[in-house]
Amino acid sequence: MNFKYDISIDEKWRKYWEDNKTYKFDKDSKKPKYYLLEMFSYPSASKLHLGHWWNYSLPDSFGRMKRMQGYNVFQPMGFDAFGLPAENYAIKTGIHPKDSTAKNIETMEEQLKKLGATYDWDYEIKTNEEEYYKWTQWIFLQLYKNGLAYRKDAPVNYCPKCQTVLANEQASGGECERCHSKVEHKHLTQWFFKITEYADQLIEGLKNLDWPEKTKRIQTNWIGKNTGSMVDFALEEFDQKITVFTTRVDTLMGVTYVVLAPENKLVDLITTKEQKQEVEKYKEYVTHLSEIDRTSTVKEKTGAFTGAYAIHPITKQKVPVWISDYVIESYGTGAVMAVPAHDERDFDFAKKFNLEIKQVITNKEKNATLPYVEEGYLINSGLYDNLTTKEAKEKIVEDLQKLNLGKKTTTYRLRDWLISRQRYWGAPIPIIYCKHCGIVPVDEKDLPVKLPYNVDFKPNGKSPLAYCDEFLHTTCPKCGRPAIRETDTLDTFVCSSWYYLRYLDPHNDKMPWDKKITDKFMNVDKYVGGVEHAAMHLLYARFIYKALRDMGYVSYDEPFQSLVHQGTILGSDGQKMSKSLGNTVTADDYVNKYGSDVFRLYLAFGFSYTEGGPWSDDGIVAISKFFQKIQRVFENFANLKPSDYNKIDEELTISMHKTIKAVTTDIEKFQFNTAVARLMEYTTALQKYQTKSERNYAQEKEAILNYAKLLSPFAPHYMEEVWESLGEQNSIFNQSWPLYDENKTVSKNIEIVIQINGAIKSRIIIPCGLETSEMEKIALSDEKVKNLLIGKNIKKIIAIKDKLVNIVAI
RNA sequence: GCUGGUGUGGCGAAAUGGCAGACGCACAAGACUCAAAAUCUUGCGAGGGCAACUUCAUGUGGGUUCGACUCCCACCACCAGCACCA
Repeated sequence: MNFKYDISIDEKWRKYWEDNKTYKFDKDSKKPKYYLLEMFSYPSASKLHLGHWWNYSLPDSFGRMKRMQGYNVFQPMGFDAFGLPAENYAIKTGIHPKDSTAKNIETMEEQLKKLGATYDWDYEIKTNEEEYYKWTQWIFLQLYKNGLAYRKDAPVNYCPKCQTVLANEQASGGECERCHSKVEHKHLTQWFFKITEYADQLIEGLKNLDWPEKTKRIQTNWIGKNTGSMVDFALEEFDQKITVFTTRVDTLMGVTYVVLAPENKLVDLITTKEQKQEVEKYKEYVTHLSEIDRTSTVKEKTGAFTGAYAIHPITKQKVPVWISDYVIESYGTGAVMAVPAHDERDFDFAKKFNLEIKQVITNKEKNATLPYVEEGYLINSGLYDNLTTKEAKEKIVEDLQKLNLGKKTTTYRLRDWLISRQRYWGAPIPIIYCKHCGIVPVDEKDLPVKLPYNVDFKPNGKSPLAYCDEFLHTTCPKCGRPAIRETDTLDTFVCSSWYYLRYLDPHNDKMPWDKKITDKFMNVDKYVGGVEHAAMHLLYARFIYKALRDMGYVSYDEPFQSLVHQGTILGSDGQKMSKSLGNTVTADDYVNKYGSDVFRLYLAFGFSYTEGGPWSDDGIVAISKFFQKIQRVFENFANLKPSDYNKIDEELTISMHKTIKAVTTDIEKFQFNTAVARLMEYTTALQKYQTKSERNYAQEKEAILNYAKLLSPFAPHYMEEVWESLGEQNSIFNQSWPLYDENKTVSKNIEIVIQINGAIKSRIIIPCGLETSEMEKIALSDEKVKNLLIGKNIKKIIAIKDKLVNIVAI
């Protein structure tokens, strides 16, 4: 019999679980399913850090409870194994990404097992393996066939250091997400996924999801839906028009010029001879601006006049056409109508270049100062005078529509997802270019397009695959003539946008997944991961899932029903943990010293899971002591001999039911810290009971067995040992989670407070559940209260059941 | 700038509009001990009082309410997301 916790126990039970396949996932189980998923990680060379333990051990505690509650819990683990770091490491050291990744995965698996989590490793996936990326390529082909993947020449974000193109999401703020180099602009022919086609659905779908509001907002903002109008300005001498997007069509009568983005295709066409030089100079200037410089709001306005004029759709007056970098080519139509009186940017621009400012909106007091950007009433607008801005918006669009010069429209901030990467370590894009047939998708039966091993992976702006002859040269699937392969690889976010489906059927070589299985186990019931993926992975995965749904491969609308973000554990200095700051913490030191269960429990107790906070190991010793306390409680019980004494201890009963209730609901809400607090209280209650001269064996046994079960999600190895020592049937994780009786969570009597004018004056003990009228009577008959009420008039009495009585008196 | 979130003891943190600070850490005193460790007990927001007790306290200032950490308004600080998005 052993009730003591030490590290040797960890090993013993991990082996037991493995040998007995305790956590084997049974696809055919009749139990209700529960898909618990934590974002998989990138296989890094260093040992598991604190963050891994934090991310994975606590959701595992949650999963263990679910399992004991009778759910068929599916909690898989795998690796997001393609990506830049392995390739950069290869460039530095010469070690092939495939080899370093394999080695890292091996180390990480070893370490992850130390967590003592309930993963069934038969369902492990590695995104760099052929059996996985074959299907990543397959997904690309399905999107291509359905018109959701296309190629276009586009200005792209290019990181000079990583030598690759980045998605907008990976280049926000004008910096490379990975190395923080300034992002450059280049024009390249790239592959895109048409995520914009799903923009509306991606907003709509959020409504029914149990996600943090913050995350929904990030996605909504990122998609940036905006309703407004398109308005056409005819060009004087050309058979062309400038279409602008505006949300303030009510200010149309105040337009004094039109501005195009410097990259707008019309610019070259309309620029006059006289202005050619100036416009070219300005365009040149813009291409050399970094993203940061260009998007800085404090920057003074710059621009150039094209010499051309456009025709105002209503007044038919000529307005000058300018170009300026404050207009962005990729948003709206890449052209705006300028209303300097009612837009700050236009106002600044007009001031700088001495352009006309015409006020058309004013406020109620008719004393608006320019630029006036609020709502108001129209003036100087002919027919539309005196309308409110709201009325004018409707009326003007109506009129424009009659003239066929405008209409209501919606735009999005979201851009299509650029998925081409000029790198080696990723899934090759399954496309072949043939001189005769053009772009030809690889035949599905020829998948995977294998990533060759022997390449020179030094980056130089082109994919290393472009220099690999055996890869590059192939034959056209259509005409059989020599052709070449696409040499770019897929963004790793493509790999991670569908892994939750593959987990369910990881070794299927006929199809990416069996729909019968995914229909049964999707959606993910609880998805746990960092908030930093809100505008990237979580958006991409939702898009891919919806696209797959529309092609009939999956059945539901959303992949992740409920989402929890773990907070970040910072370094003890309050900074993000990073090697360069030297504030990283390795879990190993603690695990080796105290054992994994002590460490797990400390993580659970020390921080709020959704908030995290600066790391501190104050208190880990206390948890270690808490384990000794637990040990004594079990030992005390083990030494107790069954006897005839069978009196039920009310206090212990209540304590037990209360604890079951609190621990259950707290774990459900991912409030592990308070769950542990309740278990500490329960420990004290058990200790107290065990000091009694006579103890009811049956009652104590029930209390003790439930105690072990409640502790087991947090201390799985230890409680497994205790369970065995108690002579119970293994495994504790095959037992059912304790249930509580609501009636037994409260005692017969309860202390309530009596307040006079809101200040506590007395405390009395009354029977639980007493009617409020009775409570009032008792309160008024209390001696202290009586004395305090002498000479006062009672105006009102408020009584709250089982809580308080408040007497309002003057 | 816009949009959110957060703000509670020396520290980590708790509180369906109903006893603020649960549960811990640290600290202090006591018991046990030759002593220490461990363990146990007690205290622990601030001020005043020998005490019973009392006043003030959840970023600041208002408000709603019998009653506000909690709801409303304004402001301050920090954090996050977006940012010349028409």
